[in-house]
Amino acid sequence: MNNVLRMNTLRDSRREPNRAQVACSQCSLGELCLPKDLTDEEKSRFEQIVHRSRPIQAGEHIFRSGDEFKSVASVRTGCFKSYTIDHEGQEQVLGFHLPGEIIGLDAIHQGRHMANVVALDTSAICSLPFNAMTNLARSMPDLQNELFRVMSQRISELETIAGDLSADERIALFLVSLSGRFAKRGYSDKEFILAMSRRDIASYLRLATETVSRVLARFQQRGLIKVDRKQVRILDSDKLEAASRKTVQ
Amino acid sequence: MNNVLRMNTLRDSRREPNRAQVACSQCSLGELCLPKDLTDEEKSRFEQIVHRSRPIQAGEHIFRSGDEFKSVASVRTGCFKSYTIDHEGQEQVLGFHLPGEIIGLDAIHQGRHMANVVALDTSAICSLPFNAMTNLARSMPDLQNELFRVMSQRISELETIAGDLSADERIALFLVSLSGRFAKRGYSDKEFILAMSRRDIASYLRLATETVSRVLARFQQRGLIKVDRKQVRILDSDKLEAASRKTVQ
DNA sequence: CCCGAATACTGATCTATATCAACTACACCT
DNA sequence: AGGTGTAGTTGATATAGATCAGTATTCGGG
Repeated sequence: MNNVLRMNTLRDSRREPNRAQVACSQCSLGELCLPKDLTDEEKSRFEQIVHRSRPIQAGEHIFRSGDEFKSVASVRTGCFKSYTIDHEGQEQVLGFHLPGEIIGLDAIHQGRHMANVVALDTSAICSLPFNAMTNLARSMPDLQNELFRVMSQRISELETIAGDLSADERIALFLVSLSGRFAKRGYSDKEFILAMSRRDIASYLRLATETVSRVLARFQQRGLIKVDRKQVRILDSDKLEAASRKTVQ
Repeated sequence: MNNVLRMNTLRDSRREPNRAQVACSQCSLGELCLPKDLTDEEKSRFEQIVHRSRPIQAGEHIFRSGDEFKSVASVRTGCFKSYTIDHEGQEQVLGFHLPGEIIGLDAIHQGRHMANVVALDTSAICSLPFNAMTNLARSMPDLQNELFRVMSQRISELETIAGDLSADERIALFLVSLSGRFAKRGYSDKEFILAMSRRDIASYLRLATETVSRVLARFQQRGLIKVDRKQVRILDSDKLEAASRKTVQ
């Protein structure tokens, strides 16, 4: 198992000389990451357990299935995907993770990471040691609440994609969700880059890559979006949102 | 919205005269419910926030979509299903809940219950006010851990059923999972009653009811199980488990 | 105990999407 | 610049499972 790169990542982050850079109060993520509603004093206590990593290359893993669960990761920049390998050796994409999102919460109950997590872009994370964080949460109600909130949100997200949706609904929903997440991060909600391949999208949505191509082409013909390779422009967000819901006849 | 029964339920539970009955230390669920690893003193503090409900009839709701989120529920006896209504007005079953399982954790981040939860059998629950519980958790590391663990487990469960599985795999997986959960509760893992209808199973597994019937019939022909209406006997758990995994060719 | 309404099962089609098969276009290497 | 590999698109066909239709069984109420 190729743990070398990751171990280096963690080691380097601990060596990072200028811890000041980690200051959550200065972080460009602002309120997106965990330390929401904390006082300055609380943020500073939080910062002391955070390890900021050096840049992570596209293709580099930050967790591997089977790894001992010690930390979760908060995305600083870039994009990650998490996936498992099924019994046919096929990748199953479980989610994509944008800046401010927390990765690895599904590992708590087993004490091991079941998913692999890989960078799709040059990225950076903060590593949050879970025990230290839950200890801290006990004296910081807002941090505790935030942890519960984040986990609850992931449960809802999964309840949606586990739902019984058509290919059109799945892809429309995927685009609408990405658009909203970009908006929250201060990027355009109308025009963005898909960091992931068609194959990754297909796997995440439980479709064939060909189906993803075809539906995107159809949405373009219908004037809902403009697609050029990884670049997507949303032309009619109302109709796109309508397409993400079951057609009522 | 038919909130009357539920409101009565909660009110009655608060009136319950013999609080001693609630004693978690005496509860037949033992270690299945949340108060795992708590000291007797901690259990007694926990008991003070728990409301035990009077029996709940099959068909009675304990949560409705849109309800304000105040409490989660721990199943004492019986069986519940949670579901949403999609845009075509169709029920989408999200899960089944056996004794010791915690219901309502997906409501945290919205502050409202998005799912409806209904008893499939004559059932009973303990109602756990969430704020009081998280307050308590701050002075009880084991309780806090347990809450995180339960949420993490639900995330994993959903990652599985969101996966891209055939009808056979889904149904085999469903039976294997139920069998394991019954075993944990001290019931037979080889012979049990399906509290839910074929229609509920189908909705949960995103299949047509006809497909559920056919796959169950096929499993019976292959000698994996014996089905008689709601009664299921597992005849070959190895083969059933094999069927729950993707066929490697 | 009988009757009507659910609920479940079985067979016959239909269809959405997977799979198979080219083909294209860009990306990366030398 | 040319060549090779990978990702994406497009068309033709196959198929798992949905839908439709009809029958059987169970259950609840008088």
